[in-house]
Amino acid sequence: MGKGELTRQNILDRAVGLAGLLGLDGLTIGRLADELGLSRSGLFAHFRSKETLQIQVLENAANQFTETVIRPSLQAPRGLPRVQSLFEAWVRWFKDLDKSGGCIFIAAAVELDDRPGPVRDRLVEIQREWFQTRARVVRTGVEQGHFKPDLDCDQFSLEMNNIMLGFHYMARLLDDPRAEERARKSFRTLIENSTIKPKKQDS
Amino acid sequence: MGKGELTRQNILDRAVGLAGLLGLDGLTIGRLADELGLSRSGLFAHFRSKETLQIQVLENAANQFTETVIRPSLQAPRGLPRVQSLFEAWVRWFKDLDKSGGCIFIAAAVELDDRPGPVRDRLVEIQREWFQTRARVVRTGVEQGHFKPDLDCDQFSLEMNNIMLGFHYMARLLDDPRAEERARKSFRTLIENSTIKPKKQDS
DNA sequence: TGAGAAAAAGAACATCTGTGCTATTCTTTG
DNA sequence: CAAAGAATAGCACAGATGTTCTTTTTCTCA
Repeated sequence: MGKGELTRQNILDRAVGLAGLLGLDGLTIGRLADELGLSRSGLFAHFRSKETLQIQVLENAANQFTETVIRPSLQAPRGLPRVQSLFEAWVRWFKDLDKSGGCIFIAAAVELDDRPGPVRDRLVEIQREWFQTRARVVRTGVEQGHFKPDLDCDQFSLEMNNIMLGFHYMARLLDDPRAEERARKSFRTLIENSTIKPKKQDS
Repeated sequence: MGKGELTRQNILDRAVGLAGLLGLDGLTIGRLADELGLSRSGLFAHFRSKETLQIQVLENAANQFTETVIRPSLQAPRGLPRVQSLFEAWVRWFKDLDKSGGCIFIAAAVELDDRPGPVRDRLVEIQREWFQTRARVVRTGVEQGHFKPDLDCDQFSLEMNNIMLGFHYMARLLDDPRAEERARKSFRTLIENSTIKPKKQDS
């Protein structure tokens, strides 16, 4: 592997952080070059347009996400534990990102909402996959008998997403120190509503 | 009221839409002037910096929100109906905005996450107020006996926010036609978990 | 070590940004 | 209707943007 590929990876790593902070549009070539001690044109040569840079940044972020959130969680026992593990890893992802600017996917989601093109397309694809991965893990939990047999797994997947969106919003914009605690409470309720009810136990 | 105030209002109205589409930063003075048939300098003279323009845009959006979402809902009977009315009006707000770019508050929330300054400060204030308004309405519902007496009203307010964030995300980025239906389902569950349980009824 | 290729830098481009200053047009009011 | 003041346009600025082309430096491999 030549040196080009190496610095390209370097660039992308830094770019993911910057895009979380400033968005995929706010991520500017000059700024990125400065932070890496490169010239604008030198950096630019690696990607031949800003658009392909943006796409590769997304790609890189997706890989990081798979590696640090999804893959490790899939080693937990299937069913409820795996769902919980996914949640925990996801929370950790946000907390790590919190120091260096927000989550690039959330930033991009809002930014590309209404801007058609290949960058948006790629983002949508990534998000759809992640959505389905969650739903699949939950479905396995149903088959394992951990969750109610008639559970709407897509809805569950979506509720997880809602919780994380709210967590991000509350922790980063409102600076609420209870954000994590509240996200956990939401998740606990979600689990309680979805698992098989134990025999009723009066207090 | 002079003519200046009038066109200023005109500018702000258009600017709110554009900011929802492009963000508060993407909202550029040249673009805004073009769309209104003004000159950049002519428009600029109304606000004396981009920053005060952004703040006034936020202010204007907050007024619109209060007028079309909050105020009408407060006329519903207090308690559960008022909470539901708030939810309905909020959904409608999103659906109306969907045609002309997304919700400016969500766009700004993600954008200003990490950019300190008066614009961010104002946004946070607006969002905190709205958060508390919801919580207050729910608290009244508790006093009315509609909700469980030990309900965590702040948490309820936050759950509503989560649902709306997810709705926006799902409808706009993923283009999922079931977004609204799913948001309603989430809300129904939230209500069921929070209201006084009816005597248990086996199916 | 030296030839050829790869990577990076430099300079220039057209365009856009926010903003200031000056001139012109329009409104209001006496 | 005319004078005063407010609202808008025109022009210029310094800086940043993505991108292209040319030159220089650095790496790779025989």
